[in-house]
Amino acid sequence: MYTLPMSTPERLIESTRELLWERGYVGTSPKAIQQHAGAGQGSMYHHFTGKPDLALAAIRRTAEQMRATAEAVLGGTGPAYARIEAYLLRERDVLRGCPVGRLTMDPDVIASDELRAPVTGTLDWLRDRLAGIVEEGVAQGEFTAGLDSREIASAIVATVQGGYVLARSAGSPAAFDAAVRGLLALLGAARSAAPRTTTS
Amino acid sequence: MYTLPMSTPERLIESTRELLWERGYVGTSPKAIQQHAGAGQGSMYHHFTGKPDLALAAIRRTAEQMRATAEAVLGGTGPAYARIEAYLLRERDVLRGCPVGRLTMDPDVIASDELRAPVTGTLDWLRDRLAGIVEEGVAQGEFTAGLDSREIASAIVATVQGGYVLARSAGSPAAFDAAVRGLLALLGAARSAAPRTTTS
DNA sequence: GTCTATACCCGGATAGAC
DNA sequence: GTCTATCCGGGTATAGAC
Repeated sequence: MYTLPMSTPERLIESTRELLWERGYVGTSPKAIQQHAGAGQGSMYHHFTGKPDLALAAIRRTAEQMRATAEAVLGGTGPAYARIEAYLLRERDVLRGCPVGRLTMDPDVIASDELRAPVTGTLDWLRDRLAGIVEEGVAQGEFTAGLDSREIASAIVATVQGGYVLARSAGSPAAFDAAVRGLLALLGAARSAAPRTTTS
Repeated sequence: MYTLPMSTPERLIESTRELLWERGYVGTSPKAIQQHAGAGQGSMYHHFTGKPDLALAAIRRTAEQMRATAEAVLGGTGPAYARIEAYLLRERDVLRGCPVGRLTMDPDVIASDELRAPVTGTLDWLRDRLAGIVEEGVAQGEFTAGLDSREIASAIVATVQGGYVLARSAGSPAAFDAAVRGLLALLGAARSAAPRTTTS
């Protein structure tokens, strides 16, 4: 597979995304970014005003990509449980953690409204997207009535984010999988005994 | 409330715990620790060999304390669901995140076997402790048979860890609470219709 | 035990040449 | 657009005086 050569700003952004994912904001230096991107000092400061500027571009792109990836799985047409299951079981680079979620532990990111915004926006969007699906499931009689869809969605997102923590702690993706399977089992218990069949 | 004056090593460890919690390992410098502890450069290097040594002492103590705090709630005598609920609803400094879990996102901590060990140990212990309680609940007929207690326990721990992520993202403890309530609702759905009454 | 001095490289950025 | 020079403070530690 041939990859298009990238422009310097492009390489800088991609390098920043990589490093932010691996080392976080405080752990990522301009120098490291330049070396990873094969760009010089002056080059970087020509295209970006500084580290926060570059980080903002990187974070925005990562956030956008995460939405697209999630939507690709959540936008299906099956029953609610199946779509949630597909989301939870989708392939992930588990040991690297969530490139968006990990930023919440970065004090400098949390302290900056600009840097935090894409993080908050993405996680909020994901929760709301899942809540809509749960809501559908309840409306279709697939899940027991009375479930608070927003709270269930929060639990789903939290399980994923926490699954990364467990996996990195254990040094194994299996820890993530265990948490996901546990959640799916509980979600299964919340399915109605007699789901209304889908219309059409 | 009068607090005992602390020895210098003691103050250094406590300061390191504070800073590690707030800024992580990469974001915490020896100089910052010294200033926070009111100790000089030489003083710190007299009592500890360097930053990793001090961090190890701090992390071990934090891990130990987290276990004690959890055990205080989990060691109760009520039904399984109630003990898990008590654990999930216990007071937390939600916006600060988990002082143990946050370390898993620190590349230097994960890269060091010594620093990672207390983190892994604590999270493993917690999951196993919860698994035992879930197991009990299943044995007592409180939860539906067939649940994998270890996976349920993993989901519980993950929800808590992920709840911190959501709360820090949203800038509000309410996001943590929502995830926890969602999980409790699902856990409630996994309770047997007719629990066997406790013996005695 | 604690202090000050010193060292050396890195972080983050600006200035100006090419 | 990119390069090199330069700046200043911080990170992490060692040496040796008190």
